[in-house]
Amino acid sequence: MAPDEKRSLGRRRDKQPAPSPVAADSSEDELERSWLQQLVGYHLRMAHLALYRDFAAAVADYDLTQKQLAALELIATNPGASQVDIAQALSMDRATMMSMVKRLLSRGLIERRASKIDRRRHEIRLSPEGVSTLERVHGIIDHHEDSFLAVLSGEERAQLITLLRRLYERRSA
Amino acid sequence: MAPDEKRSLGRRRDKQPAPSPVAADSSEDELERSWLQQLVGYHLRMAHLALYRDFAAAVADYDLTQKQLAALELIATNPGASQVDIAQALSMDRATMMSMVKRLLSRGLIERRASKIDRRRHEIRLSPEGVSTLERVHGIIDHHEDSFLAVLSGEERAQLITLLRRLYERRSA
DNA sequence: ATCAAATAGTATGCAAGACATACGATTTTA
DNA sequence: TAAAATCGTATGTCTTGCATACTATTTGAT
Repeated sequence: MAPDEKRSLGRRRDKQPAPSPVAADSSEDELERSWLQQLVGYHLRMAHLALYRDFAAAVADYDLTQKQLAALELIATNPGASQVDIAQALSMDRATMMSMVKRLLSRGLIERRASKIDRRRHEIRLSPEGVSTLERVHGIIDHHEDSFLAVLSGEERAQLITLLRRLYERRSA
Repeated sequence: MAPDEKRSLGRRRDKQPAPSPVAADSSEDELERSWLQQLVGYHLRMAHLALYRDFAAAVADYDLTQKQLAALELIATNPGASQVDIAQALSMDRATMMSMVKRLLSRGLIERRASKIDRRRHEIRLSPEGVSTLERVHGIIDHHEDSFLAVLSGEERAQLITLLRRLYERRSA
């Protein structure tokens, strides 16, 4: 077999936050992480990472990142929006948006043309290929979400979304 | 300011009769994002990004990332653990861990020495400077978490953590 | 006991995202 | 009309994530 086999996202057993200093042994694969456990940021990062890996595997054939998908989706539902419109909606800065736009353009997923009313702006929209790609990806993502979220009930899922939204929306009003 | 003619906001899509409770608050410069709104992945990413920015600002003086802090914390509570031990606990691969270890070493936050029982391993532990740094950072992070999570009650916070953990723990073999 | 497989650390290289800074073209507004 | 704000753009840096591959060491199966 290949010496370097990765993709082993599943070797974690359930564990109680039992305080047991593991010391310099570490033959067990469970480490003590007491303080971290109470940080929402820690769990948020771990959960996002896990979900993102699942996401990436699901859309591997299309080579899309979460961010790119979000951008494409926003562009699809808001044809003619400018780069900053999309960037703001996704909380990313112009520079980061720029590199993504270039990438998406070079892959032929989006098109761009100068706005007639404001010549500073470039209106972005999906290319025909972008449209069909997005269409196919929708089904894949829906399935990925369903399977990844299977451990939660519909109600819990909705609750999770509500809690997450409260964390990043607001801070404005 | 920006009288900018909002490009068509609520353009209807063919699919999805839209019973979605989504556009409840979309007012002025809001872009339509119907489909995205139902994806946990989307909200997870947005929430994590928002929290991470707050985190980064909070520890700006110490120049630490979430991941680095988690690693340091794990090293602190599990002195003598090897690189892979830490890597596995944080779901990162050896190569990524390697670059982080090098960074942390060059900053003098951790120390390393060969294991006597298994000469392939290098035991990692905090340096005195790492200890004092971590000590000071703890307070800062606690405060950052408290203020960022202020929009949630204690119970909601606990619930959020529970839900997140269920998303990434399990998946055991 | 021996040889093959697994493990730990290491080195490279690449893609992406995030952020900072700066500049030109084009509005907006004061 | 001049100053300020916007938008797109270009650079460059840092961190993470991941693939590959190589060495040294330990383990395990025969």
